[in-house]
Amino acid sequence: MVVDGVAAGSGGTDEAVDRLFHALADATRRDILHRCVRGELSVSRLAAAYPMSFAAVQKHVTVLERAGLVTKRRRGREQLVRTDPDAVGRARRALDELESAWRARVDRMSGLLTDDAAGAGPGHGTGPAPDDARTNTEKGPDR
Amino acid sequence: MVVDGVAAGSGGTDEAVDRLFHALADATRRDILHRCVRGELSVSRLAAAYPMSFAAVQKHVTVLERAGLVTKRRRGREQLVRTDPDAVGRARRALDELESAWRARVDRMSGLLTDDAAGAGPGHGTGPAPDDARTNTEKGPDR
DNA sequence: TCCATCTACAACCATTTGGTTGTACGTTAA
DNA sequence: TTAACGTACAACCAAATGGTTGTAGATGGA
Repeated sequence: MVVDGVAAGSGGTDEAVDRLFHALADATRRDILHRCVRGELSVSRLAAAYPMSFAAVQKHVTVLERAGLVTKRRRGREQLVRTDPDAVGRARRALDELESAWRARVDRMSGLLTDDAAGAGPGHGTGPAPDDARTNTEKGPDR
Repeated sequence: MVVDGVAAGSGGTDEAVDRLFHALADATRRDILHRCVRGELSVSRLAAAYPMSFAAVQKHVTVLERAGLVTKRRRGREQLVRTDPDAVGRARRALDELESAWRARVDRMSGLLTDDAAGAGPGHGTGPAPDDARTNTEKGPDR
């Protein structure tokens, strides 16, 4: 489970989410996504637009593809790249989950402790944290 | 930090967006975000929950902090970590931008070039792409 | 056929990452 | 005061990244 099961649920596997955000964490790749949202482009045409080698762009496209953000389709000797709109939604969902968790917390404590929430809890209680270390058992060493 | 301004439309500077997504691209860090959304936690308490050293967790928190996803606040000898809900929204906005670009394209091309448009002409031209390399002149080499 | 394109992929490199240990310093509790 | 706790940070490492060049396989056009 992974506590984040939830998380997992939304965007996919933990690893899938890793790949998704990792792919988005590079300006060149984000730019490729933008260009290929407007229409399909061959890899070489894309490559011509950046100050780097064809091979480098090819690798970026591979990263995007493994993350499920783009799909490739062959047309003759070219490979046309297109952004998959659904994937963008998938990434959003992973974030929405975080946001909703936050909202839930706000709900629950709408009046309780003010700023020092922490103070209260842990105190020794320590309740909160105790942790669930379990949870991570598996997620930790992911990379 | 970050957010200084302006910059690229969505979530801030290109680099800020890089840091944002990079920070989200690791299951351990996402888990930290989840835990700190529920309430503040000290770094050592967080560390106790993962199968790695305190220093490693400390580094993860630093990455999250530089991305603007969490804030730290001192309480005595502890450093309490808390997820910043606004940051999540910022990340969402970056994605929304992509999605809206996609939507716009669908609008505009309700029937125009499909796949072969390009084929036809000189190949290239065609609508989609000529690369207008509009500007990207330099977004590429960011890292 | 011959040649120019577009891709795919391997090999190599410099820099970053994610982790570890070890040390130093401020704070809290005995 | 002294000891324990929580944090900060430096030094070091293996592996992953982002790039480069070079070679080779398909495909399309002259």
